[in-house]
Amino acid sequence: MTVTIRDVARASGVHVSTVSRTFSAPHMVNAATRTRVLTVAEELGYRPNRAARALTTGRTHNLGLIVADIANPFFPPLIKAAHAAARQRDYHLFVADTDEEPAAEEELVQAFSKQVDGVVLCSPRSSNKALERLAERVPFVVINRRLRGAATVLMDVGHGAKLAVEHLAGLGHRRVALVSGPAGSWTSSEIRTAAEQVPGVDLVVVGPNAPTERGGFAAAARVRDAGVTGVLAYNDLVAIGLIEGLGDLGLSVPEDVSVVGIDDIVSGRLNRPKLTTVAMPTAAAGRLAVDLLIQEVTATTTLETRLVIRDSTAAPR
Amino acid sequence: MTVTIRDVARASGVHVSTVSRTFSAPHMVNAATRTRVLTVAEELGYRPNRAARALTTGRTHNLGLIVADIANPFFPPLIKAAHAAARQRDYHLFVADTDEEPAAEEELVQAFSKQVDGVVLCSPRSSNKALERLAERVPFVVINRRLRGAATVLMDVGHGAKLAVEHLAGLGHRRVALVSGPAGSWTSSEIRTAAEQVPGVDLVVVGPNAPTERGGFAAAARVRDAGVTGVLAYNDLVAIGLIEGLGDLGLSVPEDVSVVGIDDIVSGRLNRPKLTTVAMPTAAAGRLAVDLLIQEVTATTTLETRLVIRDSTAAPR
DNA sequence: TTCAAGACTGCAAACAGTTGCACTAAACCT
DNA sequence: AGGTTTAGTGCAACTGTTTGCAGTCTTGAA
Repeated sequence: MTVTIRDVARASGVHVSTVSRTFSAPHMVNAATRTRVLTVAEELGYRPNRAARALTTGRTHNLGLIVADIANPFFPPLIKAAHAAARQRDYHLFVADTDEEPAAEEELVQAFSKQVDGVVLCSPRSSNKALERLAERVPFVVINRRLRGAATVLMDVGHGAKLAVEHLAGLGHRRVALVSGPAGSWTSSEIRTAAEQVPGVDLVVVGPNAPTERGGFAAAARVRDAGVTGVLAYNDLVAIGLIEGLGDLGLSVPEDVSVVGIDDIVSGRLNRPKLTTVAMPTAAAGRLAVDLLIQEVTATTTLETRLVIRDSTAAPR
Repeated sequence: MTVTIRDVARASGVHVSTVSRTFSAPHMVNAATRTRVLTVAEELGYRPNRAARALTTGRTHNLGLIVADIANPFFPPLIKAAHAAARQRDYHLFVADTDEEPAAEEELVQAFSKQVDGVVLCSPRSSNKALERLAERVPFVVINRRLRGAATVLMDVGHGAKLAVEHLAGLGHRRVALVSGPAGSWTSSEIRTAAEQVPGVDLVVVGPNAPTERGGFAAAARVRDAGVTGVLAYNDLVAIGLIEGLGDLGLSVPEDVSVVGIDDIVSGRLNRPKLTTVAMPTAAAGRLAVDLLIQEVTATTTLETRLVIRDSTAAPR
C-alpha cells in the first residue's frame, strides 16, 4: 500500500539505485531519466522513507529539543525559533518536557539518541558528569549552562542584571532586594554575582523562591520587611507575583517600590504596570542552537541581553 | 561504535532473534537467557534502534503535533499535555508550527507521514478536501474543527460564548459587541452563532480582526463607536489589547465597558483588571487527542468549557 | 518406553533505502 | 585508429530489527 522506491523503479524502467540517486544525488543522473523518474514518483505519490534512509546513512534529519516546562512562557518563543530554523534546513523537531525533573533529562536524551542527529538542552540541571556521559551518545548543544567541551549558547543574563541594578541606582535607589529563584541554577548565580558588583547599592538577597508567580507573591512580605526601595526579581513571573503581593500589603509599584523582572515574557508587557525587565534573546538562542547542531560546530556563544524600561520602575519617594 | 543487537547476541552467546525477542516479546524467551541478555545489553549500553524497528513493524512510536503558532499562549498547555500523554505510552512527539499559513499544514503532514503513527492537527485551516487527501496518508485527529470521518476533539466554545453573553445580560448589559477573530475559522463561527442566540441582547459584530493583542487594540475605536456597554472578544489576547486601547481612549474596564475574553491564558489572570473569560480545556484536549491517536479510535468528543468570572465585567453604569 | 506437546531457540527473509564497484557507451585526445 | 577519460546506470551488499518457520530438547502422559 505504501509506495516504495522499487515501485517507482519498476514504473519508470530503471533500477532502484537510479531512483535513489535522483533524490539524494540528482547530479549523478541523466537529466532526461531524472525528470522521468520524478514525474513517475509524483504520479505515484512517492516520498522517501526517512527512517529507512537513516538506517544506511546514519543521519535521521531529526533534532531533539528538551526544555524544563513547555508551558513556562519563557520557552515557547525559543521552541518556535528552533523549529523554524530546523524546518528551514529540512529537519524535524522532537520537543520534550522534563517537567522540571532533572532525572528526566538523561532519560529523554537516551530515548532520543538513536532517532536524532543531535539534541538541544535548555538550562539542564543534570550534573556535569551525567552530561558528559550523554555527550558520548549523541551530539548536543546546551543553552544557558556553561559546559566545557560542549557547544554552548549563553544569554548574558549577568550583564542584564547589572544593567538592571544600575538602572535602579541611577534612579536613586540605594538598597535593593534580589528576589532569587531556585538554588543552584546557572542563571541564578550569574544574576547574583553580577548584581553584587554594582557600586553604591546595598544588595539584600531574598530567597530562594519558586520561579513562579506564586513564588513572587509569597516573597512580598519579606521584601517589605527588608526595607528596600527597589527589587530585581529572578524572572518576570516572580516579578508579577511580587507586584501583586506588594499590592495586597498596601504597597504600590512603582510609587512605593520599583520592580524589574528578567526574561521579557509577553505577560510582563501586558501587566499593569508594564514591567521593566531584562530582555532575553530566546528566539535567537533557539535558532542559533539548532544551527550549531546542524553544522556540527562546537563553539560557545554569548548572546547580548538588554534592559527594557517600562512602567514598574521610578525614582524612590 | 553504536552497539547493535548483534553485538549483544555475540556477547551473550545467543542468536540475534533471541535478543530481539527479549525486548519485544519477553515471554517467549527462557527466564535465564532473558536475564543474561538483559545484563549484557545493560553493560554494553544497548538500546534498540527505533527507526530500524519501524522498518519492519511499520510502527514508529512517534506522533506529530501541528499547531498554528507555538508562541501563541493558547497552545503551550496543549502541547505540554499532549507530550505528557505520549511520553506515558512511550511515544515521542514531533511538534511543528505552521506560522498561521494554511499551506504549511499539508506540507508538514506530508513530511511527517512516513515518520509517525499519527498526527494531531490543531484548528486546521485547510479545506475539507485537502484534509481528506491527507487522511489517506496518515491517521490523524483534529482539534477544534468539525470533520466527518476523522477523529475529532472539540471544545464547546459555543456554549462558553453563550455563557459569557448571558453573564453580561445578567449584569444588565443590553447591547454587546462581538470583537471577532479572523474570518472563516470554525471557532469564530461557533462563537458567533451561539452569541446571537442569547435573548435580550443586541449583538453587534466588530471585525474581522487579527487574533492578537494588536488586533484588539486596533478595534478599540470601533467598539467605542458601536455604543455598547459589554464586549465578548475572540480570545484573551484580543481582549487584553482591547482593554488597553479603550484605556487610551479614556474608557476604563469594567466601569465604562465590560470585557470578556476566551481561552483563559495565564496573561489574562495576570492582567489588570483580571480578565473574565471562557476557560478552554486545552490540556484535556491535548491529552485526549493523543490517546485517541494511539488507540486508533475515531470518535468525536466535545469537551466542556466554563466561564471564569473575574474583574473585567460589572454592571453597566 | 514411546509419542505428542510444549518451550526455546536458530535460520533467513523481509523492511526501504544507500553506496562502492563494475560495466557500457559515448566523447575526447593525439 | 587506438587509447583514455567521463557520464550514466546496474548489481549487490549493507544498515538494525522483526518474525514465520523449522528444528531441538524437555516433559508429561499413556
